[in-house]
Amino acid sequence: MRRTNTCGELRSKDIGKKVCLQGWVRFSRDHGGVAFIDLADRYGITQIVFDPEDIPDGTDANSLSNTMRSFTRESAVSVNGIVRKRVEGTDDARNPTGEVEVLITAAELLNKSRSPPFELGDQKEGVLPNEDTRMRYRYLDLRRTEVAHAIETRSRFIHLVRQYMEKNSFLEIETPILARSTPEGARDYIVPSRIHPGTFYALPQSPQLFKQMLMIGSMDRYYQVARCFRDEDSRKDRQPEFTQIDMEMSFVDEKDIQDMIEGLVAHVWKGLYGKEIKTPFMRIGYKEAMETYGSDKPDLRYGLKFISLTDTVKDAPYEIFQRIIKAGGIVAGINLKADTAGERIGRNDVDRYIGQAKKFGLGGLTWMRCKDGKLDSNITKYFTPEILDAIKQKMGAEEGDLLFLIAGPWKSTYEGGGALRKKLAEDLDLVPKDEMQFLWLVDCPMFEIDPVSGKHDAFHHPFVLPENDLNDKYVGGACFDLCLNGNELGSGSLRIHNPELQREVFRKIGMDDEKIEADFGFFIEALGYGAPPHGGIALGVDRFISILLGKDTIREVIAFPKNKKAVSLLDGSPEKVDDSKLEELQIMTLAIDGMNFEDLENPDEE
RNA sequence: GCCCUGGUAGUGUAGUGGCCUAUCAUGAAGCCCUGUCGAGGCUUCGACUCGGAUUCGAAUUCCGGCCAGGGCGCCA
Repeated sequence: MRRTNTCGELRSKDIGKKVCLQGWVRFSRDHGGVAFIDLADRYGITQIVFDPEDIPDGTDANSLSNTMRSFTRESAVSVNGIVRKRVEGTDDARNPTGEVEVLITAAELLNKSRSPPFELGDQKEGVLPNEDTRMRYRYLDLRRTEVAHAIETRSRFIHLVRQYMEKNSFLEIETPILARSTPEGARDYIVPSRIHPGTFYALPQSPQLFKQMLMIGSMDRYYQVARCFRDEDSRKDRQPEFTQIDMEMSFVDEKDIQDMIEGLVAHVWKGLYGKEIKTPFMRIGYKEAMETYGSDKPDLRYGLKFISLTDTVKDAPYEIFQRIIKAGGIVAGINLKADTAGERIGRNDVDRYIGQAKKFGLGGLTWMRCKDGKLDSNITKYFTPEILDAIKQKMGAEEGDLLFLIAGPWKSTYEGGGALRKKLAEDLDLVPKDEMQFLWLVDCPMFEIDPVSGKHDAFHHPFVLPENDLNDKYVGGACFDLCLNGNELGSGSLRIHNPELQREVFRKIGMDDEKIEADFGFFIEALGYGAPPHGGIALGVDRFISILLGKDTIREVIAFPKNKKAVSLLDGSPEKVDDSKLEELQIMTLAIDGMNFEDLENPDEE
């Protein structure tokens, strides 16, 4: 018996056909005479019927019904039969195959299933098992329509990307998984070398150096569906291993790269949804994004913008603001309009948000409510009527509006404000679910400078092309992030192609020449052989798909994800290996059962 | 490393000190049933994450561990 159709395929036009379906028994309903099986595969569900009043010639009804009785839930079975129209009035409009059913003539149990640990049918809300149970039995979870659909969408997405990249003359090139460990950045996953005991490869955090060397090697348009590895604690949008659409182009400027990505997103959109997407995407500068939305990946689907009040309140006799502004800090406000927000937040809620604000790293939270045409609050007595009026003007405050004011050092205050803005929008249900707001975050600084130590860190990474002299007070970087609905989807930049400039940037972030030579000497050397001007970007596939599908976590779009502690509940990795394997690698572990590494370091402590 | 939330039959849940030999649903096993579609009816089976403490008495309170999730740090 060979499968002739999938379980999602048969329609009225197939009535009368002899078919063979193979799939899994999702539900079965035996009425004591007539009996049904919902046969499922990843394409859909088809109803199989055994009808005592319609036994086709040559069918052994007895043995058939015995076989059907052995079909436990989720068993793999094969069914032969004839497609027929369902009895009048028993169509199932919810199911695309719901007008027909297969009148069974023969059946075979291909592989019996144990009783599944949870139910795989399309469930009503709230009956899904905990995620750890789903992950322990991920192969069963994958049979569920919702999960299967996510995995299918991901496949189509990747296919569309390849289609577009090929059309645009990109070469798909694989870069090494076993590579050199580089300093800075995330922690590496390391792999011991047997041939060279005591040495290690690192799994790539990204193919950054390799793709740049591909440009030097004349592969002027490269892309890869690249698996990347980072040994850092996970989050709902961060896994130890994840996938990026990694690309790099030579002889381009920033706009060339952005155009290419916009074209890619448009192509994918058309392919997935059959719709056009509006390009170019909006551009917003880093400074403006921070000062308006309190985020370097702002969610533009809702308002709640910050407005600077630093100048407005600089002369107010309110000591807290005075002190902050004198120290170079900022004051900014957010207007919660009466109709959508202000009137829904009571005095107790305000206190709750003041508590929240502290969790977000804000020193505090000042509030004012517009009442009888005036701003009113517990602190208005510290402000002159003129200044209160100026605040009201600047914030566009109208009757019933609630103002939240934040104050403090520029970065931490806007960041905290951004977290507060997000919380407010979620609490007040101001986030449209089906909207997709892409944007380019541009005009980023080259370095992040610690305000206390003055230490420079690369804002993106040290391969970004600086836009002006490294000794200038402010150095911009030719980098840009693609954001979607408050998430960073990808980060791109023009790269340094001048070896001396590359060296200088490394020095600027605190590396000495010896370290630079040891870690990046080979790369700087490569830049010295006519490296072309180049740049590129990497897009996070897992994040992209999970946002498109409205999933809360990227685990929903990864076939076999790891849990929060980087453990695969399915195969139990990571796990110890045999001592013989360690011996071969000349590795001893300090992690011994029942012994704490800390105790070894401090044997005298109790 | 830190903070927060949760952990009750296979699965989802109710239960905030005695009324718990723990609720309901689903499941599994068995029986009945000729048009269901998460079929239905009847019967049966099956659980308080672990350790310690408080108490006459703990699923329930407290402490610690383990497990899962969310967040901070971290993620150039």
